[in-house]
Amino acid sequence: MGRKKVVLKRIEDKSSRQVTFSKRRSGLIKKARELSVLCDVEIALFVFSSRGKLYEFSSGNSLSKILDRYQSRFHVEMNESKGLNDIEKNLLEDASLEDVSVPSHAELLEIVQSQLEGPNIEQLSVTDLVKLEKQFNAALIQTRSRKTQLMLESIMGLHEKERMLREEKKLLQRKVEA
Amino acid sequence: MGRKKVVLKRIEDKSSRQVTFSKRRSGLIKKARELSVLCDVEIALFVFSSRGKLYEFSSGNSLSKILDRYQSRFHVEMNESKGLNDIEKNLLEDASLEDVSVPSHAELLEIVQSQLEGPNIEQLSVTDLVKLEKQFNAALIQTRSRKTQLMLESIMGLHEKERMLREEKKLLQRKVEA
DNA sequence: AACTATTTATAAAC
DNA sequence: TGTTTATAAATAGTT
Repeated sequence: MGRKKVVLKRIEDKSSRQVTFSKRRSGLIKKARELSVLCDVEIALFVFSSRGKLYEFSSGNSLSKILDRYQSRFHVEMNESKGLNDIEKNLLEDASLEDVSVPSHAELLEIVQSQLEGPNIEQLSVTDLVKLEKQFNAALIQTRSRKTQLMLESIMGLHEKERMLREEKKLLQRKVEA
Repeated sequence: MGRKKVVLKRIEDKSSRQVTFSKRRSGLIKKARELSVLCDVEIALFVFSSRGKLYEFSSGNSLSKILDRYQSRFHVEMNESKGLNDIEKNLLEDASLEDVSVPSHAELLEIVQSQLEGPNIEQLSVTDLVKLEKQFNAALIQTRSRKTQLMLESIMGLHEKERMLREEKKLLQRKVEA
């Protein structure tokens, strides 16, 4: 969809490669968003520029929307923090995401509720949002763990049912033979 | 780009939603592939259907090789636990991984070191490592999705087994009564 | 960053 | 599911 048919090969000219990257990257992300909305599916898309910068899209529920907004906010602030080179910015960003204490389910519920019903996300400080993100991460870990546990229990229960049924079957077969 | 302009909203009709999903999904993956080739960038794309099936694209080269080995590492260790089928081993493995889900920078370095064999690890920049970590996170998403899928298959299989056993039981009971 | 000629993707129909 | 067709959308090259 352009003046000429495109040949599927690395664009050698650095400048036009950069232009194409910019155009097609936004096109791709737009398409990803459309697909996730139209078909109500989860999508995660990561695009790493040759210099390592990450452009990402991920579909999400309300919680991850909050996280998205937090992240864009965070990035803005990062870009504004002058006097740091890229490496230092990366370190700072990574450091702030480590070490999570796991809140209880009740606490999580409370946090989520208060955030969703309370004042606008715009009014939360970055510190609040860092805290919130950690809690959401912890919630995710907890949720996944719980899901795994429930599924394991289900599987074990089904195995037990199967064992019992086999026993009953054996008994009935003996009766038939007799 | 069709007979009518598209409205960005969840398609309510299940059938046409499915058709659109199929078409747009392949379109999106095609676009992702084109972007990665034309502009020589790394892309990871995950699309989860509403029933949990994963469709993915990832531009692959050396980094994804590292990822593959990183993933297979765990499988080797798991093979030691006897008396469980593969699915159950996977489940146990994932369950035990929940606590350690995101590898630390130190762990990443270790992995990179063991995989590259050479002394050029020193040449990896922080940016490279951040990139690696993003990819490992993407791998985790994939792994979890696969885990869920396997669990669902296991559960469905067990339900089917149960159904069959109940039928056999019914037949045998009739024989006994006769 | 805009523009526009073309190609490409895809919505609807089959 | 796959193929066809009319049209919308994306974008290559241009300014």
